[in-house]
Amino acid sequence: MAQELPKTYDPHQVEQRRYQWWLERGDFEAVIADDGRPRYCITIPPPNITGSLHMGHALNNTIHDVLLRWKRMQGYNVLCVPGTDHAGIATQNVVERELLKEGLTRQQLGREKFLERVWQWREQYGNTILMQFRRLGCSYDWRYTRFTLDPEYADAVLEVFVRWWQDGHLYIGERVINWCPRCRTALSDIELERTEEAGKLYHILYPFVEGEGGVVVATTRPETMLGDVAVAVNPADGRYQGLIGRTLRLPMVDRLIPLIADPYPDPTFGTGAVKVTPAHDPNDFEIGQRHNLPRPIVISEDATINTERLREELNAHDNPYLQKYHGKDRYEVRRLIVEDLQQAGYLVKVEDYTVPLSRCERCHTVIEPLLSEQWFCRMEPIARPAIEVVKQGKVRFIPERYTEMYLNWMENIRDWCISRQLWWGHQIPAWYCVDCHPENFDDSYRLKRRESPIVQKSAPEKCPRCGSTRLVRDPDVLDTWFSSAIWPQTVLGWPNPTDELRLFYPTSVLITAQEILYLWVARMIMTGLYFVGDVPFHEVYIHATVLNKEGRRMSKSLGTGIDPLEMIEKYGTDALRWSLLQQAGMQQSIRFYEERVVNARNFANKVWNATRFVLLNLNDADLETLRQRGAQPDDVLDRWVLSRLQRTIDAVQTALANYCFDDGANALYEFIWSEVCDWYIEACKPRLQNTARRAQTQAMLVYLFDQILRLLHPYMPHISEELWQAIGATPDCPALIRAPFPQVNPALIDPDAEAEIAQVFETIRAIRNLRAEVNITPGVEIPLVWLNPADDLSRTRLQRHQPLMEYLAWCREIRWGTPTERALMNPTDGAEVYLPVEGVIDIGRERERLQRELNRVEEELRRVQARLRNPQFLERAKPEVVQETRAQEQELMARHQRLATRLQQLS
RNA sequence: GGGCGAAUAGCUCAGGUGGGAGAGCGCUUCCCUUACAAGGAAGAGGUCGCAGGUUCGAGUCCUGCUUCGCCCACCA
Repeated sequence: MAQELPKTYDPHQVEQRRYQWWLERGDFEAVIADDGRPRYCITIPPPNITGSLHMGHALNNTIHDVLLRWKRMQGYNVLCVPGTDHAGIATQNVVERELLKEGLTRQQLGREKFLERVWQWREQYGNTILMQFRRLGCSYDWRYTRFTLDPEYADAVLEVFVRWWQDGHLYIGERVINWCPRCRTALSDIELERTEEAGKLYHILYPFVEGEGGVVVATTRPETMLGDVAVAVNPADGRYQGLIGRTLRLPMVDRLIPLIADPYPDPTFGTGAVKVTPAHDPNDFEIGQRHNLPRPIVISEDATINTERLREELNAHDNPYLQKYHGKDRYEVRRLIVEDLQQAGYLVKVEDYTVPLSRCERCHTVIEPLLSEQWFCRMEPIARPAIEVVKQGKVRFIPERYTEMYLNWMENIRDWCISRQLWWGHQIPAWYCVDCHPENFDDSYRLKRRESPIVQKSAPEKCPRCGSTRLVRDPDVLDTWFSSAIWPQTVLGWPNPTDELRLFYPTSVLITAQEILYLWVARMIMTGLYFVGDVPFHEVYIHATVLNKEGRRMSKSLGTGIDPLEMIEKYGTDALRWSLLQQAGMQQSIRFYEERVVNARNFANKVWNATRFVLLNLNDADLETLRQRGAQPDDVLDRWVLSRLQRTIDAVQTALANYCFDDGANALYEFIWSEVCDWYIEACKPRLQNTARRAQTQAMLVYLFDQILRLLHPYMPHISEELWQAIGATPDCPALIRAPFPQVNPALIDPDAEAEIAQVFETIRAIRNLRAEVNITPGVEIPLVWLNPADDLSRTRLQRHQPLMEYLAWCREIRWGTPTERALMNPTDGAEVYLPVEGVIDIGRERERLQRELNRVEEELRRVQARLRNPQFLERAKPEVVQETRAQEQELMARHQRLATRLQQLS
């Protein structure tokens, strides 16, 4: 085996092969039974079927997999359910764009044919992203792959709708909602993208019908004035005292509208007078309700101006302005109206203004607030228990700061508009009787107004009231988030009492990005409590948003993103995972760039080669014998490395338990690279040449690398499994993925060994430093070094490691004491190091070097002594700190003494 | 307008419960020493965003401010 390992790690063939191997062995599969093991379950956030892997997914799914592998190695029965979301608007948009290339619209195709096309599309591309998750190494139980439009899933969605309807949580309402004129559908408040853009504030004079003057209103959307029905002022606003109740003439439209008093207008803003457009502004809608005002709709679903009904209502069919505006786009009319107002003398002024705008999250079209009839979900009663469980800690947010955000949103929750005027999705299970209410249908039986719906899971045969069979189904579908809100319980089988549900609900943790905290997380908690009677998960870990190096959002359209698959191609999956995990902790955002992956790839290669070194040194040994022999520390260095290993195990365990993946990665990196590779392996080389110590050293190394690879497995599953097959696998335990995770053995923690070895390493570094000073290349042996220990403890400790120090400092002989010949000197905490120099040494240069060092020491000494002279320090600081400072002073003084003496000798 | 994050070496970031600052990349010098040049050895580099305060002592705690980012909010 050892000979077969190539010099550099080639991730590609290893990763594909290992993943396939696990799959075939069934290593990702849970046991659906109570087999005595604790259970661990995650239902992943289902990506949109339109999605393809970006860095956010890569981070999210890597984190999932780390936890799954860790728990599995800890002996849990692990179930992870993957799946995809049908993603109503997103998918419909994608397929509509495809149709457009063929010159078709969905309306031309018709609902049924269009849906066929979408299903085709999903058959072809819908699992792309799940295949990409496999390339990330995700150990999900693919037998359970779910889709939010699966028949069973659809049934669960209808169940929710019907029960909520029966329980009175759903209602039909006419409200001003967010309308996307491009997608032609309503959107909920949290599906919007809010921006601020440069615009204008138009001040318009509305004259009194009788007498002079009028009222000036300000607006950013002058085209909406066509739908104005009043002007409102605050009753407390002194400027309008006595004017309230007078009638104004709406310019262009010629409607007579009242000046009313309402608490809404803010007297400190603009003129304090607000034009009221109930059909096209949510605030104005409320004012309209309070004052019982009409609500003419003047903007159509395609964002063109429609004055037809307005002219009818006002009996003003020949109004030239209204004729001119009719059928034109909203922005075109805005321009025209401003022009006309100016000509007619009503435009008082125009100022630059930053306008807050809402855009459609999916297509970025500017939202038009529009009065329309929609289905709503009454949230307050459903939210109440979901607030309680978080307050009681039954659901815990990590990082904790998100708890406050969640509670804040939930306590101010507003009703949820759940109907969408789309075709792709769960069609609302509500039917309307044509014969009970013929007035609610147009000539082709299209629903105009929703009244007395018959709500049930399947189509009713006849109207329960009149027995008619002429029933029309509600054409709308449900918000995508309505179906994802029940994801955890539904993928486990709800509403059926399945074993999966019984065994694995509530799930263990939900891992997600912050942007869907309200959209998704909050709603899952609500439905879980409502329908299953328990929280859907105990913990919510919200990971960082991945940004690019400049701190900007990674975006395909802006070209500011890094493609995870490209990183996998170039550096391997394990390198990509590592580079992400190295930054995954409690932060809100992380900056990601390619150099990180390069570094991670180098680390993987380091692990590869270190293990390769061990394997190359086992050719005379029987692995099984070594394994049985285990770690038997032979000297302080062995005790040191075992002690450091325990600290690393502890750090990794703690890190994983607390979602601080970065801490775990750093602990592993430091231990493997800086301690094991740079020191321990180097120190083992002479021991391996020593026949008396070879076998023991081999056993130590085998044990050490077995442990290291186990620790590494959640982070870098493929390379660790591949290497472990050569060094750790046994017939009883043939796969690392199911091998036990290391646990701390407190008996192996050895602070004395750690202190001793630290001193040894410091001394070696001091020698190497002197060598570099006189340009003696590493590896070239120098004949002699003198060491003068500062005290007895240091002497004992250092002398014990003389051969090791000689080897690692490339030095033929270390002598104890001070040299008689010319030498360079380097003081450390425990000893002075002298490097004798033959022939001419540059006395001047050495004096300079020592003087620099002396100055440094003096400066530090001054600081320490100043502190010790301060009586308040001595009095108030903790005694151990004072003691420590005194020891420091002693040490510095000794060092100072040595340097000064040395300088004197050299003069 | 409110809430929350962030500000530390040229770049990207670590720095429990306060005791004189660390890593990776980059940079300088040297080395292809049979695990690894995707490597090794030795270095240089920082008034820890600004201003106050608490304390014997402050990246670390408190207050205010500045800049950047995120979230929430109906100011026309």
